[in-house]
Formats: sequence, structure tokens, C-alpha cells
Amino acid sequence: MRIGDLATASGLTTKTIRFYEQAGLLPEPPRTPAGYRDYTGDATNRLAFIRDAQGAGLTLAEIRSVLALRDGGESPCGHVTELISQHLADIERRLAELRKTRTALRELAQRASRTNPDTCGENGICTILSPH
Amino acid sequence: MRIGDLATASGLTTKTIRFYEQAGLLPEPPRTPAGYRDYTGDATNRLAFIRDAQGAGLTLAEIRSVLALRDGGESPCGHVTELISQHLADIERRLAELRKTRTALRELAQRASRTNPDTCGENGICTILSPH
DNA sequence: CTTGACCTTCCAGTGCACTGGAATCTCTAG
DNA sequence: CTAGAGATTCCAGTGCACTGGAAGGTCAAG
Repeated sequence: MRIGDLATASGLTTKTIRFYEQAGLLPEPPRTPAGYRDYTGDATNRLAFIRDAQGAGLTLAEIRSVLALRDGGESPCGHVTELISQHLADIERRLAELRKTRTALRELAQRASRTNPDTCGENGICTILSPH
Repeated sequence: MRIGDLATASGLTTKTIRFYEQAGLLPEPPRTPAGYRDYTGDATNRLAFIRDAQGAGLTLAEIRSVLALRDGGESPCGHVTELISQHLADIERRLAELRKTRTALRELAQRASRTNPDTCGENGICTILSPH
């Protein structure tokens, strides 16, 4: 299986696959006599795993750490469980942040609807965004 | 007012202030005979505005566009109103995304708690993240 | 023999908002 | 006179996950 086939099978680009290899996520495959990368079906599974892990919000660095454990013969379960709970906490933080920003923006939208463009610059740049 | 004073007054660093100038957010101030930037109180207001606008989630590019309108003598109200509604929509999208990811992660956490590390690698890399 | 698809490497850029560091200049206090 | 704080410019790097492009090698079909 050459890199283009793997790209098609995985829905990635050849660029991305080479990048993953260089980033230590995908082992270097054997080469054909011509120097072409020659993949087995395992690579498809590995890329599918990377996709799933990314879908869960893991970074490539985290995914690499999980793969390294597995490749080293260790079970990554504990590590993965920890990563998941870290990401959950992170998402809660970001949700709270976003909700706060949303509230602020709604307030600004309210203010915008009450603002007269002809007088809004009299003492500042924009009374909607930055009232005194 | 020299750049250090402005930095103290605005809570930014001198680096950031020079960066804002270079990015077209802050007009080039006059210089002292020694070549030092010499700011008036206006700069403080402008930086406060930038801070407020950033707090509302606007990017520096958007803030620049608002400032450009005001500097050009036009009222930026309409533009600002539009930016606010765009950002609200964007935040709704991201909230929905995050909630989806959170649901997925909770599912994964559930699965993690039911996973036996000794058998989890039997047909893949990690049955928590990527079950078959 | 040529065309075209596909492969190779390597280097560099993207977006965003800064941040770090080097080399040099200016001013004030002791 | 010197030390130190603070200013100047310019270049380059950060993190993240790619993406683009140049210059060239390989292979099957026509």
C-alpha cells in the first residue's frame, strides 16, 4: 500500500501522513526498491485511532504518548483515563469562559441596539464596546 | 508620557505596545529629541478600548477595523453591531461543539472505568478511545 | 519516447497575539 | 565617571496541526 492509497483509505492527505511520521505518531514503514513508503493495513488502524483520539480532543503530543505506551508493550489505559479527565476539566473551564463571554456579548448587543451612531463617539472610540 | 509609563498605566508590556503600533492599532506617537515615544493620555484610552474589545472576543484585526472607521471620522456603530452578532454566532457554534465533545468524553470516561487494562490492547491500540 | 500521475526530500509559511533577546543609545543619581 | 534603569531597532521564536512549493525520481499507459 503506497502513501496515496493510505491517504485515500484514511481520508487524510499524503502531506499529513508524512507529517505524522515525522512527528513520531506513525512508525517509519518499509520502502519499495524505488524508495516509496510501503504500508500495511496496520497503518490504517493507527490513523483511525489517531482520528478517534483527536475527536476526543487529545493533542498530537498526548496521542503520541498513548501510542508510545502501547508500542512499549504497556497498557495505556491508566494514562488515557487521566487524559480524558484532564480534558473534561479543560472543557468545563472553556465552557464557563464561553458562557461568560456570551453573556457579555449579549449585553453589548443590547447596548448596540440602544446606541445612536451620531453621538456615540463624543467621548471615546465606541460607547458600545467601551462605555465610560 | 514614555512607553514604560503607558505600559504601567495600561497594564501591558512595552513589547505589546510597540507591537500594537506596528500592527496599526496605535498611531505612531511623536518622539522626544532622544527618540523616545512620547504619549498623551489618549493612548491610555485607546489601549483601554482595545482591552474592552478584546474582552468581547474581537480579534486585533477586527479592532483595527473599528479604530480605522473612528479615525476616519465615521461612526463604527453599524460595523461593531455586526461584529458582535458574528461573534455571538461563533460562540454559539463553539459552545455546541464543546458540549458535543464533552458528551463524547463522558462516554469515554464511562468506558474507561469499565475497561480491563490487561485485555484492552488485544485488538487495537486502545479500546477506550477507539473500540472496534 | 513522452506524458502524466504519483512519489521523494527539504525548507518555509500559515494564524494569532504576542514574547525573547541582542546590540545599542539616553538619561539620572551618586 | 560610572552604574543602572529604561529606551531604541531588528530579528526570530512560541504553540498547534498542518500546508505549500520547489526540484527532482519512478512507473505504467499510449
